[in-house]
Amino acid sequence: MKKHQLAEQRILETAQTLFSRFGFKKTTMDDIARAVFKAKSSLYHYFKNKEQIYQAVVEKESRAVKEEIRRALAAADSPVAKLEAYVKTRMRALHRLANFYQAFREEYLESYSFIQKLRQDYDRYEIETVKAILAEGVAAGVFSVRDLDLTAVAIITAMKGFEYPWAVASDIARVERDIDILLHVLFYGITKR
Amino acid sequence: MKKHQLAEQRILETAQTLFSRFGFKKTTMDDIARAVFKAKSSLYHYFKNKEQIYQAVVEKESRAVKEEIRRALAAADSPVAKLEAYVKTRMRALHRLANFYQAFREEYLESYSFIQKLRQDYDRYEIETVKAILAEGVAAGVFSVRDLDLTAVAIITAMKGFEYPWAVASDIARVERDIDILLHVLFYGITKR
DNA sequence: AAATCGAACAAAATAACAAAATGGTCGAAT
DNA sequence: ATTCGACCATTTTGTTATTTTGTTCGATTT
Repeated sequence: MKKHQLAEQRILETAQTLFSRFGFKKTTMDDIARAVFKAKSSLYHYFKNKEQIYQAVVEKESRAVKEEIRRALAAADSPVAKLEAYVKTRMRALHRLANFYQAFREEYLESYSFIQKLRQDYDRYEIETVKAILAEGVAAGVFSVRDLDLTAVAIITAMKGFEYPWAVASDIARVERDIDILLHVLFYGITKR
Repeated sequence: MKKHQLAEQRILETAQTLFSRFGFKKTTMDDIARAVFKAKSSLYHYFKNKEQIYQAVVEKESRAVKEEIRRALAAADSPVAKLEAYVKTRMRALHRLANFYQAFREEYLESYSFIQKLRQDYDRYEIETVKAILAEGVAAGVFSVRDLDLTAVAIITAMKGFEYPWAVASDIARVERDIDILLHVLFYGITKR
């Protein structure tokens, strides 16, 4: 690996831990610079500005989560298993990134346009992914869905309702059980068959 | 009706519109006083302090919503119809109180303990109500629920995910359709029968 | 008594302003 | 290609004076 990429990587890793601890605003360029034993101005050789460092960190983490989900989906053999894998992998990743996620949410209030865009992109990815799983299930004859788009959005939106309580939850086993219940309702509904 | 109660009522109604427009903090006691053509100090003849006015407003509105829900539930004859009526009535009320709800949420961030308590109380009411409907459905043999408590919490939490987008939505017809999809998934799940 | 008010006051918000911190640029050195 | 220190324009922060706001109280009116 090139020397340049190596330094870049170290900056991103360091920035990631600082951002997750203090959030975007409270992490200063000088903080990052000192943590990687460089001068503040040296950072600008690798990144255009502070926002781009943050963006790179988020995108790196986002790519990692997407890759994690991709592998989980590949390992699942049925649409049911896929949807289950999707929700569980997503929520586990969220829990793993709890600190970063919380910092991300706090800052989100202040409407930085680049953060809005990042979130929007990820939302689109989620909807497309769920829609694809639903479509596959319908094609295979195991799912019966009234409206593909609306149902996908509904599932994501409902999941978002659990996002925060689950991200900060301490009792992981409890969360896993909650997810199981939720998935059961999602798959079979509450009316008796 | 007594003169005292009449004045009290007028204060509450006025405060309600002011709070819903400007939120708790930005509405001053003088604003309220001037709007009811009284001196600021006169308000203290009716209410102990500003927080209690706000609390009274929220509780009044909360009682109204609960009563609305009670009537809707009484008119529904099956557990399925009840759950449907519950969700729809709740969401319509929320939409009607959109301004107040938004103001309530903004201020909620600043941890006033009395607001936390109000929210907690309403949460408890919601869970109990949904639990009762689920229990009735199970007893009647139309619902099949793994865990009553967890499922009730799951339904509420999922509903909360839709709260904000729905409260501020302009296209009401669209919201009603969203709710129908959601209820369909809730009742029947997405797997083919 | 019940209701209203103005005066008064402590606490909180705001304004004003100087000092420090921060993001970013640039040219020189290696 | 990297690193750095000096430097600059903006923000942020700390401080103090000033105003606003919530609340109390005694006097007056109804």
